[in-house]
Amino acid sequence: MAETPTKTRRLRADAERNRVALLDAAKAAFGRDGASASLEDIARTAGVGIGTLYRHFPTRDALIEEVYRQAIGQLGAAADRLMETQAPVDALREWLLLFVDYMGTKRLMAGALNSLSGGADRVYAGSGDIMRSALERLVRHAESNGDIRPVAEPYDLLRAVAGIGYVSPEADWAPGARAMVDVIIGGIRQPG
Amino acid sequence: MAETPTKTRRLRADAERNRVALLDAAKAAFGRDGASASLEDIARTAGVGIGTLYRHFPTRDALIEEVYRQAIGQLGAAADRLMETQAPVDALREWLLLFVDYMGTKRLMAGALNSLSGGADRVYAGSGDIMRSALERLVRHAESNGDIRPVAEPYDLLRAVAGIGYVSPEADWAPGARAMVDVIIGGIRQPG
DNA sequence: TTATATACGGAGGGTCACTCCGTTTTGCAA
DNA sequence: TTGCAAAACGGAGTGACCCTCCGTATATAA
Repeated sequence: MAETPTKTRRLRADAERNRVALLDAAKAAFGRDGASASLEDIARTAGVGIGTLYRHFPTRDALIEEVYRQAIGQLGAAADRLMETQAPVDALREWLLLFVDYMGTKRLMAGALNSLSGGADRVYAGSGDIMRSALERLVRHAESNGDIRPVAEPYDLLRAVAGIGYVSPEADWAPGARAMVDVIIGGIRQPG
Repeated sequence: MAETPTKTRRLRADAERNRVALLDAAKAAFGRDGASASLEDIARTAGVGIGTLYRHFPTRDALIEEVYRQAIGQLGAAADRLMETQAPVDALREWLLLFVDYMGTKRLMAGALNSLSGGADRVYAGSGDIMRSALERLVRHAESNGDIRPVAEPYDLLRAVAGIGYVSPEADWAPGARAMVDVIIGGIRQPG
């Protein structure tokens, strides 16, 4: 029996740097140009050769998938960070604004995600849970602090914000969604 | 005041032929390869030069849009044709099967449609009405003929079929959707 | 310091999008 | 029928892009 290396060997330092640079560049490029952004451009922006991009992410889908996964992860992590550094209600507000940005990413990448071989659900799976639980924590924290009135179903807040993005045909939906965040916060904030 | 030619000048015979050939080829190509099908390949299949394709459809989006619009129109027209040539309940069944095909088209083109400049809603607008009314006619026709039990909300039939397509992650969803058509027909058929 | 596994970069070959313009076809008027 | 201008055609050409391959460079462990 061969040993199964459960822990993937650590990347060499330069490889790790390049990987991060590629993901940063890819996130920006996909956000700007949608899922068909030029990979050569992404490599150029990241300051690496095209060969390096392909070694890290053998297919366009692999790169898209990882960008998406990272966005979800960051959204989850941001919830904890915000709760430590901000007043509870501000943390909730900031996080909802981050969620608007995330929607922009997802919206632009939706086409590509849906055509991933093996189906998009593999990628989407779990993302809902991460967001649900992040939001739950933020809301409960603000509730127990007396900053906001009790919220029966926190996920509805997300739906209200997301609705703007999904319903609006126009490209310039984000300002409306951001405004909605403040409407919501105003609506649940505890007076006094 | 210049005269506004409300009626667009009729296409020359050869232009009309080529236009039809291009749309046929495009429908097949998008169905096979998704929205990123090669335009040069479409032109080749249609037996025309690439220049001709671009004259008729200046952008990829314009071509996609027209293919989609035509699919909707054909679905509406098919309802009338089927009602004249088939027993009412068979007409309904056939039409639902056509709808499954249509879903395949839309599914593959969704990515492209969503990134159309100006928003996809401009294209989607009205398509719902066409399908709703086609289905309504088919159902009422079969009802008044005593072939099926009364159906409170015909659109639910479409939802049931469409659900299979939208929920399934796997590529091979169509057989399931087709099977669902017969389940539904069996469910509403009037015994005797 | 040295050896070597690991990673890098970009030239190269092929596809594709889109433009431009000389050639061909069509349909109308004489 | 014939002549002719408008309409339409087609494909070579340019540039961007995708992806592979392999010689070169570098990080790390001994």
